[in-house]
Amino acid sequence: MKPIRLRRLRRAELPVDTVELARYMVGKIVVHDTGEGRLSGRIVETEAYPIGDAAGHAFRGETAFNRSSFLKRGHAHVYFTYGSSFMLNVSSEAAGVGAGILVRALEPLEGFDQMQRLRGGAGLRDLARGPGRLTQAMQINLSQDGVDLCGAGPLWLAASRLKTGAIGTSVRIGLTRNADAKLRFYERGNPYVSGPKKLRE
DNA sequence: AGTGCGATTGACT
DNA sequence: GTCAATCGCACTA
Repeated sequence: MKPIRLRRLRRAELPVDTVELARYMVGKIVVHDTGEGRLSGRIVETEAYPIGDAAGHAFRGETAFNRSSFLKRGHAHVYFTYGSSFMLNVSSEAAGVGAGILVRALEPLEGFDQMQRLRGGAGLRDLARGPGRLTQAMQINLSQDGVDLCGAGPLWLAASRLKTGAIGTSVRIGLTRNADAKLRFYERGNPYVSGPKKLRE
């Protein structure tokens, strides 16, 4: 398949505010250049975990676990949860300030075969629909924790020439603390958004 | 040192 | 739709 022409996002293009960044990232592309080839997917769902959010990892201060979320905006914060899943976050504020956005779902663009192998033969729609699934499909794990997504490395963010559809807003998924804040953003009607139909409309 | 629980998934009804 | 598996981290002592 013909490779898609992609342009790296520069840090200066990223909105400075966490919530604005979460909304901005819908429609952008995550790229991972692996030894096996290029994996890429269009972001269709994000959540914001802004400064002072009781549901955010950084709320109780900096630790080894959340250190990368204190890097200046545009760095990867990868962590492991539920004994099974890695999560990909993008740090969102100035150096020393803990906040970030969670990337919850991708629409696969390149590397379908490799993604399918990584995902144990899952169907196209389920390759990267969900935060744990997308890290598996994109071959993202703790070894990428702290990498600069706006640098020259193999894992990076790209702009898309595709027009982004209408963006919907809802409460975030799976939280107990600060569960009422409407900080989840998604492309409305996109089948690659996670959750039941009601959460994709 | 022990306990509780989570920014989920996959299997099953 | 429901529900258990799984393990690193934060918290208590």
